[in-house]
Amino acid sequence: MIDFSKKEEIKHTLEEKAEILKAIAHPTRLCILAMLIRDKERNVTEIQCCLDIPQPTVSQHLSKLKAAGIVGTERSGTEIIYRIKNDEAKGIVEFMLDKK
Amino acid sequence: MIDFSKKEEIKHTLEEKAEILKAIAHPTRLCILAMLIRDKERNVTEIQCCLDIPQPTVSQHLSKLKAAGIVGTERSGTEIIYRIKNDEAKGIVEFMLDKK
DNA sequence: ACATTATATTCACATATGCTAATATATAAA
DNA sequence: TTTATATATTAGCATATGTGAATATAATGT
Repeated sequence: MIDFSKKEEIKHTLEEKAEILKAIAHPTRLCILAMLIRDKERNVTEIQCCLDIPQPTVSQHLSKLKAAGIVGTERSGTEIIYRIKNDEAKGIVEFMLDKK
Repeated sequence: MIDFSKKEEIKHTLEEKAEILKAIAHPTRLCILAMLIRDKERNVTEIQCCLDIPQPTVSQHLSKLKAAGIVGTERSGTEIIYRIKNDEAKGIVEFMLDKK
């Protein structure tokens, strides 16, 4: 668990963990991550279909996930393919959504 | 995992899960929850000692956790004792902090 | 070169969040 | 009843977040 004796060291860790959680903590982004867990990879259009929200909004959520290091991208022609690249984040989403 | 065929039903679930994650996603609140996992219960003063932040700020973080149903309280004299009451939230924090 | 398709970026705006300082409430003790 | 201790609430402010609309970029095919 956590060693409360070294305050400053731990502070940084907590900030990092909180950043990851913040990036995940949105219904749209949770949904995106659930899709990427199920299908391994998806391009933006495929992601957008499932979501019923405008493309720029999807794109902004995706870049938030990318900025947090949770997903990675690869270009394939005109498409950009997204994949989960952070196992810790993946674990949280699996943990959250597996139950019920 | 998730059944993408029933959109509206799932939407509500995702919103609930996101609410829990949002409540957890702050370094101070992560720290509070880590303490409550280690010690089972703590009053506000005990929590504040470990945090080096003003009492009202602690109190606000605690009420955010309480509003999200993550912790519960019990009065004992002048003190208010906090405990984790949501196992899902507890699981996430354990998952996040156990590693490394 | 031009049109098309896929994706990203910018802007404007409303709402939410986090913090500090000040104040309020509740219980207990003198 | 006053005082002290523990905790909560409010107000003000700065910053962050989420969204939609419009626009921009990048790659492909004609």
